[in-house]
Amino acid sequence: MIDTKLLRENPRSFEIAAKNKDVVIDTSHILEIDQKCRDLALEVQSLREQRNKVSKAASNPNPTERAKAIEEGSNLKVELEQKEHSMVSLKEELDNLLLTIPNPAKSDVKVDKDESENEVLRTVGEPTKFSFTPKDHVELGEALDIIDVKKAAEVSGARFNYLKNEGALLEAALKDFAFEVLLKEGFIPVIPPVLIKHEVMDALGYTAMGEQDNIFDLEKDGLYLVGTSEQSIVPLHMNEVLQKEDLPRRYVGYSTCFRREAGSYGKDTKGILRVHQFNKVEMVSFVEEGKDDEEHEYLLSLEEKFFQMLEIPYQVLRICTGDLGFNAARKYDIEAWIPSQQRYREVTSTSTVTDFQSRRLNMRYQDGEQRKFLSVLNGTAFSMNRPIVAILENYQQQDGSVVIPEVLRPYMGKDKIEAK
RNA sequence: GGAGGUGUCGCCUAGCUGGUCCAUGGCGCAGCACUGGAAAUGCUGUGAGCUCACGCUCACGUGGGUUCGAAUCCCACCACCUCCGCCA
Repeated sequence: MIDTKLLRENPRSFEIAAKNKDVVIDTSHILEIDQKCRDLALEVQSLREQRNKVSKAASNPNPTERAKAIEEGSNLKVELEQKEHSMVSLKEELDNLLLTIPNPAKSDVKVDKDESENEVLRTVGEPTKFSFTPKDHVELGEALDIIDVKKAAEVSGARFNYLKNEGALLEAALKDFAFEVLLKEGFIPVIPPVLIKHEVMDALGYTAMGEQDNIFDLEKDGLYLVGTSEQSIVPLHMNEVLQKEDLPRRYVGYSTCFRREAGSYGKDTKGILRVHQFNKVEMVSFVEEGKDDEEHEYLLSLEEKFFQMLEIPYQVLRICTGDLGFNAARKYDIEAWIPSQQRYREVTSTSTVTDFQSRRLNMRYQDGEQRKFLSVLNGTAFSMNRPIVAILENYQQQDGSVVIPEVLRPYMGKDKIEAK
């Protein structure tokens, strides 16, 4: 949620920022409701003041005075209840309107319509060259008996997969590798819940802008399945006040994520690139106001480090406003080279949401006498399947075997995956 | 699932026979004083909103209710603790 003070000061800037994200908002209507709400609050306040005075007078031992005060109080009570009711419903209306306003993008983010306009900031490494025709990960995975999509379809339906043998080990190795690196950086390891309350998801802002279609909803229990790990890691500090000395506070989480993938019927139907369920190693940072830009570069540098250590060619994108999403003020993606598709595909994503989520989740920190909202950032270390796809395809050999990246060998206990 | 208990301003805590609570005290934090500087000590401040200010309102897990008046009584819900049952 945005700061209403800022909205009052400069409504136009929020309208433009929303338009850049392809969202239409009517700030004059919102501010009108806001004004009505404030006026009504003042009325209620003065009625309460009278009520308090009268009820104090009612403790007067004199029976006549007492009866008079009680009489007066009864009348006030009726009026007050009425005004309070309309105030509550108006406040609710205002809150719902405020929740439709997206987090404005930062000034360095390109204003443009959709993902085709994202900026490539840099390309690292050269697309892998082969002296033979490279296979895709599905063919490799089946031949090596490490990926089984067909059986998963029988058991669970489309867009599920089994990882078996070295496939399963590869995921575990990536997780262990990321944890080892990030623990050295001072991150706090956490295994979060994967079901969260509706109200928490709403407060996080992931149900705005039609994104709820992508979320598995356990209606019976009032719970959502998380679509990404930070949805349950960020609220780790909801309704808390941290101390400034505790910042930055960084977490590395590992959890399963679930996505309905509604509306992506035609996309990536083959293989394990886009599935309903996957595991993810995620980084989440809580930092001081104004330090989020610096932290954003740090998280991106860690993501790049992982792919450099794996020696997989990649490019870094800065996402333009039209592709940014409701919460993010800036987002960088890393795309790894996928030989079978002859193009780069998204493997990580890091965003700063500034204080947009802190405001609703009530996450603050004490800075001397002041209490400020935390800035929150998230970034993918490894969102499983995708780095596995990248490894299999980039490290494949002519005979159909796959060499394991050097940094992962200690975790795998072998240096090559071969057909049995 | 059954029985009982608890939930107070960053942390701990008093209050819980309804009106002197416009919520106590300690710790922590901030400012000031003392000091050559620091420690220690003392004083002041330290939940949120409105206000230039005086001040006013709201806040005692959440939401309702009773009442002229609720932290205090009633109901529902949530969370935590203890015990029983069931189960990885």
